Amino acid sequence: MPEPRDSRAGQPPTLRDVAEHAGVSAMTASRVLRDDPRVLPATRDRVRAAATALGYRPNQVARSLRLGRGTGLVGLVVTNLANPFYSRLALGVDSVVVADGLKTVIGNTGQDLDGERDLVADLVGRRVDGIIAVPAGSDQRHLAAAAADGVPVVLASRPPDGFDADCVLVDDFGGARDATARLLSRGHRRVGFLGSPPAVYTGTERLRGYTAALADAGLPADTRLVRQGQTEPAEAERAAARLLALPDPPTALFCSNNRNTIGAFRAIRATGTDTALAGFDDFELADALGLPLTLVTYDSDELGRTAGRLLMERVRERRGEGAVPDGGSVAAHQRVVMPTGLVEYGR
Amino acid sequence: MPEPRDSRAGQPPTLRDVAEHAGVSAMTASRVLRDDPRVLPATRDRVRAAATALGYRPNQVARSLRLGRGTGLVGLVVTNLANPFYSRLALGVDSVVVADGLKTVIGNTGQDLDGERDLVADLVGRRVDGIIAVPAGSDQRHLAAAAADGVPVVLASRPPDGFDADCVLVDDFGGARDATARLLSRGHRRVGFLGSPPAVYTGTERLRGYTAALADAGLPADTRLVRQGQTEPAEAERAAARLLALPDPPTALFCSNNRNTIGAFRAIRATGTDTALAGFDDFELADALGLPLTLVTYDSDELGRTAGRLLMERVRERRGEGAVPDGGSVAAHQRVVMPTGLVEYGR
DNA sequence: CTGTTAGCGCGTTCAT
DNA sequence: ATGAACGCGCTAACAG
Repeated sequence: MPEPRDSRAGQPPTLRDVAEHAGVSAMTASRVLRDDPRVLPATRDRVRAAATALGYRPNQVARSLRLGRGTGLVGLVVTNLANPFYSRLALGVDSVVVADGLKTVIGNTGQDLDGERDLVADLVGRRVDGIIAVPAGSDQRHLAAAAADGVPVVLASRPPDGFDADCVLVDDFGGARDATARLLSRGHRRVGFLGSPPAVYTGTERLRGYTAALADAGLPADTRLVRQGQTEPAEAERAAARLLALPDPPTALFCSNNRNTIGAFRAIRATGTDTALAGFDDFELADALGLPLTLVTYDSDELGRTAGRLLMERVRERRGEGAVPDGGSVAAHQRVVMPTGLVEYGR
Repeated sequence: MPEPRDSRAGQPPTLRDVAEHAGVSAMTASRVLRDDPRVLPATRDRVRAAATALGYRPNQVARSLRLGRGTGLVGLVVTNLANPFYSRLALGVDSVVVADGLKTVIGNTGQDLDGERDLVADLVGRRVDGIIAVPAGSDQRHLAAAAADGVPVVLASRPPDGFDADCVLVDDFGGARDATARLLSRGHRRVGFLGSPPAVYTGTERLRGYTAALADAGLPADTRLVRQGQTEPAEAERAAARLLALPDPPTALFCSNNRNTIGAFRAIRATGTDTALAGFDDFELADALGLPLTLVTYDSDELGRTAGRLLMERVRERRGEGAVPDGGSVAAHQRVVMPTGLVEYGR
């Protein structure tokens, strides 16, 4: 396999190298490589031959700069790619985005709020075509700033706060209420709650759903049974264990996400009680745990795909914009809500 | 929140806008924004003020083009981000790469070989600083081409084939042999094998380990007990079910990856046999399946981090290269092998 | 310390 | 059908 290089060694060939090699001007080479029809077939073939001979790859950086558009990149801002929820989201986003010839840049913040701010600024500086974010905290000013800079922003599983943007949400409230109601319909009267820190939108929304179900059943909310703040299964397991060790322990638990459900499962199995368990998010092997389990499900791939589609709409919109006088948004921002369902495992 | 814009509406401000606003030349503004000390403190402050006033963000695209270096992006080529193995790899890579100020572009190929080729070409065209890949098939010519173009390439969990590159491997052979030997030490004499398609390096390497363990025990390899080609748990479950339905079924199964282990687990549970199970890759909830399970483990985060580190070494190396006469590699390519361990669950 | 010139690789505009 | 000139936004090299 000969390594073809005409020009300076080590440097990738440029359009000019191709042009010289083919005995034409850079302009003609450019036309050929972008399939401009106004080129003589003969020269076209010569240029193509030169390009393959040199192993020419158009420099997309230069192209982006010249075209003035974005870089064909979409920034995806999440807290933890190792959480299956986020990796599926990423996959869904990427599948849509790739279909339009773009690529996804991942930004994993690991819950670091400052890091998230820097990350978004960096993505804007990189001239991404758009940003899809699941903000970690409640402060969204960095996203508002990006949007103000003209970068399309789509939020996933959290609504925009303090600015306007498209978003895809899950029916957090309804799903949590339904799951809790299911527990109550089985006779449980003391139902505990385990969830993420209060700053997380989905967590509080799901707590609201849980509380609403209790209220519907005429039950008071017992704050001693509510534990917020667990992000990882190990923390959730400890929190659940403490609930189960209460003098008057709950007979059922509702968890606001898969991390907490898994932790609660471990605690229940460890203590050997027959506490009923329900949670938000389906997860692999949930059916194989040997415990009855009620889960709130939704199409998490579709969540990502929808986010991707919403973003691509805006991206296309921006590309088409010739000279909008005031720069106002062309179409109203959308808010898509994904429905949830309940599934019963292990019974 | 006033939206500051001095120049043409809608267009983000450029360095020149900042310079004009501060009453200096573009060059001086550039110096200030890159913390070049050779600027009068007074003007420095003026320029900084102008930059914040206009909401200026340096255009990294233009910067990359000018500097001639890469774009500060690392391409990550994998087949399926939804597989926890790959999402952890991605996380490990990203954590290292981010520490050097770069970002990760994900390329999810979904087993599509042509797609992988196009993807790599696209990444090269985008002028990524390097590529980390887990190639889907056995043909690596597209990666060889990228490497020949001067883009550092690191392979993860597969060795380079047909060209030279750094790589991080798992001790596939040893891990598989140890796990199979463990099954044999418990008296099993008919051990089945479930694994990925033969084109996948890790699959065949782990098959070799399995076969070696059998040979060490003086057992022949019974090809009827070997099923390759399953990529997803559902396929693996069917393949396992067929093995268990054999007139003389295996009393134990060894699976070459987590997808196959999960499928086999389901088949065993469904048929109700007490077939012993071992597999490569640890996975969440493996301890909670209520079945004895032997797994080959390794530090999958460290795998990603190592890949990232190997790549960053090359990237730094390339940046430092002034004018190497022949463009030969500066340091020999490395091959790091991650050790494996065995873990027993559910007994 | 600051400004001018030049050009990274490409594509648009206007000639030819 | 082809080419020359110019500029996208930024910065290295050289003035002054």
